[in-house]
Amino acid sequence: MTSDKPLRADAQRKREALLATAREVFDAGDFFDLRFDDFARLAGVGTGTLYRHFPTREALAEAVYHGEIAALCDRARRLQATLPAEEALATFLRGMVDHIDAHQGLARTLATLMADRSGALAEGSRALEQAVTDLVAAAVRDGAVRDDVGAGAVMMALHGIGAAHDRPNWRAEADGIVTLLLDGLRSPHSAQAATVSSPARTRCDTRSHAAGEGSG
Amino acid sequence: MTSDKPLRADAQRKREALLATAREVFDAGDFFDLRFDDFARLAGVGTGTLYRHFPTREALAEAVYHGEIAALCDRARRLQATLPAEEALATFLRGMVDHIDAHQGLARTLATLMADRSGALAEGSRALEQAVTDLVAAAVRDGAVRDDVGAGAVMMALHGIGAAHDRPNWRAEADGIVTLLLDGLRSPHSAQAATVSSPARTRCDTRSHAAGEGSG
Amino acid sequence: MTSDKPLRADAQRKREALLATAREVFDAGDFFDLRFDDFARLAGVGTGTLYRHFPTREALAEAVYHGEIAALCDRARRLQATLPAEEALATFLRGMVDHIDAHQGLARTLATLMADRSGALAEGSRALEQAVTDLVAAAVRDGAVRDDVGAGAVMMALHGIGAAHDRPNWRAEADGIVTLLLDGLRSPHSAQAATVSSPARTRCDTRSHAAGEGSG
Amino acid sequence: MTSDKPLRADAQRKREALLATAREVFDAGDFFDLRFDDFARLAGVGTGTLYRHFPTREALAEAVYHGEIAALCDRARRLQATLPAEEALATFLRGMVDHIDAHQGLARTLATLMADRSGALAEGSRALEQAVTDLVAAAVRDGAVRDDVGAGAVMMALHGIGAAHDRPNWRAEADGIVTLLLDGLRSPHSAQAATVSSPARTRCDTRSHAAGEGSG
DNA sequence: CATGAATGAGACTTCATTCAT
DNA sequence: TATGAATGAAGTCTCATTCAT
Repeated sequence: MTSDKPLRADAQRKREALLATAREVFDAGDFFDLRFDDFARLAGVGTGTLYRHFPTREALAEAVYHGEIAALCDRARRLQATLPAEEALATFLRGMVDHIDAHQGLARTLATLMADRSGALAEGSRALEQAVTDLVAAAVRDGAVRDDVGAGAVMMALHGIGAAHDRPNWRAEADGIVTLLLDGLRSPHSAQAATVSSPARTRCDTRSHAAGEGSG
Repeated sequence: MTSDKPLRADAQRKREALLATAREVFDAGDFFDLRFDDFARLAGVGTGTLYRHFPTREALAEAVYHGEIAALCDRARRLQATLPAEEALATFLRGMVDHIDAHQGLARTLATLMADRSGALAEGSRALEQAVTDLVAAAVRDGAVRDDVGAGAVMMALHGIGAAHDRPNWRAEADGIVTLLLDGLRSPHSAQAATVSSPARTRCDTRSHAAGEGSG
Repeated sequence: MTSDKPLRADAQRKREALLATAREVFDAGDFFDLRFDDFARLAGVGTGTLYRHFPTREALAEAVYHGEIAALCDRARRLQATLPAEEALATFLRGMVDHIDAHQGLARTLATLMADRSGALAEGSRALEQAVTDLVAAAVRDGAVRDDVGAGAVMMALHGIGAAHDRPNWRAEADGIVTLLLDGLRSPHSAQAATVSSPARTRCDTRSHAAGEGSG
Repeated sequence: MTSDKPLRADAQRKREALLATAREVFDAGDFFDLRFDDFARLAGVGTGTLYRHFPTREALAEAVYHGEIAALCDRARRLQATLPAEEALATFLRGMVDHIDAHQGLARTLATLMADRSGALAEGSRALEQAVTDLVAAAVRDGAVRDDVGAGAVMMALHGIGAAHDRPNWRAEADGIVTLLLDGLRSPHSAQAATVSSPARTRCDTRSHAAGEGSG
């Protein structure tokens, strides 16, 4: 995505070594505890090489994250092809929680990356977002899911699940938020939602939310 | 922490100067772009003094954040006293979005702090969490809201709202997630949620979620 | 000379540690074989400290060299106070050769430093040059030495002695050049010298001084 | 070294291009300010080619220097053939000063190369040294010059002239040292020189120089 | 207790040299 | 053999943190 110039064979090898090392560290959740130079040492390459391939720690993280994302997207596609839309969406979200739960290090790393203002992850996340958008859209087409709340809200919830990874009761809460999300999506357009859009009472000085939020 | 030993007058003055400076920067969203030293310089105190009062950047953030939290908790209490439980919860959550929206810097800073593994915010967040827990509990008592999903899920969603602060469509998505949350909470225990707890079909090889998640 | 701001006690200590380390390495002749960072490690200080005190390898060398120079200048003064001028000069120069001979590492290091275009040594050498100038001037006053060739020529010869430190026959040649220098200085103004000293007018735009050296 | 295996035509062309570039840079005195890579770029060849032809910067310097040396040696031979020995020597040395004066860059480069411990120049200098040795020997045979100080001392002085190239008064001092050298050489064996070999009186706390100085 | 110069770990860059193409 | 992208050792700087004053 970022670049497609064919790498020289040895350069490719070094790059792989770095990625492999990073992946391990990433999974162990030590990604941000390690000196950046050490990725080079651990991979058996020079610092210059590390910096050429991955100019920042975040760039390296993104590259690792890339593979994860691809796998998740794949799974989304498979689910969509084999299950009814609503079930596909539910299964996907439940699976996400499982995945994060199984890779604690990942969660921790993602949390940090999400907070990162450079938006190193934005790029990589786009694909994931597309997958979620597709799942939701299909469910909407099926009439199984309301159409006034976009997939963005779901993404935001996923952010929260990742960001809150160190809460003591994480798993239960993550399951809980997914349940709320799914049940919320299955609700018809709520009167309350409409209520809110009459801002006079509460506050909501400007924006009428729930209005044109179908966009991306 | 939150020590209340009386400070010498000048020490108090310096501390205030630091806090005032930090608050400004915080609100501008530059809290993490500044060298920590610079808070001292901007406040017109020495580096040592900065460190005496706030041993880490996070400690400074917490101190700033403290006031915000207190105000929000206050508001929660007021709403709970004056509105039906369900409406109080809804209004509170909508208000949170408004608040974050009005203080972009805050959102960004919170996102970073939440990701911080040192848990500098945990302390400060406890109060907020308690307020949310109270709001939810009241609504449950009213029978307006289901009892199988705790307030933790709501907190997680709030994390997501903060963490995703730089999404282009943030406001709409934040409103969306709150809508889903509220509608989800209003749903009866969903059959689907139950469905999920028979993990065999989907994947979820291990943990049975949705089982004992009533805890907090 | 360079700066006279009073250093904080600990800074002074670190600086001394660095200098002591450098002196050892210098004398061993390894001064240019060592990574610059290693001076810090050997002295037990951080790299930052090394760089603050001695921004370049040459600056460090100069500082070391400084002490040497001071000792040599002292000696020059003592000789001048106790011996007839001519003998003082001769003794001083012979002593220089002894000194360099006794500190092979020094010679090697000096050679490199002299070649260094940053002129790191120029500053430090000034004192030495002054000492030589004084010695020569005294001898001239005594009438023991000609007055048409300055101390600069002697300095240049010293450069040569240092620069050529790795010639296999160094010691004999160094003694030889000193002998020539001294005997040359004792000569009356040579006719040839006079000839040369009047090229002022033309300034050798081409090469044809002296004879008819057809070459190009 | 100085290999004479016939190069392929294009290789020869590249080599010439490199030499031409180097010569220019050399004369401008920038020889050591340039990244070694840049010689390749400036000459329009690849880095690998540069390295094939000249494995080190010094090797390149030597190649450039080679021509200079040859010319100087030629000149020495011509002078020796056409002038009385003493005059030939004097003229040669004066000419050296002129030459260096006319090629400031050369002097600077030589200074660096002389200091270089790898002795890249040793090879090239051998011829020059031989020429000087011949000139001195002839003058000794003529009885015009003493026989107790070798040509090595003269070489050392030339080193000094090159090494001290950046002294503000360089030209006058260089002329001065040559004058001293020549007048010194014309002196009979000096009593003082003999005096030196009885070190006891002067200082020389340790090493008795002049004692075993015939050695190598 | 306040100060800010000094510290040093670690981030990042440069450039001589190698080697896959 | 020529090439230049890739390499990595060594250099340099930044900045959070300490500590002598």
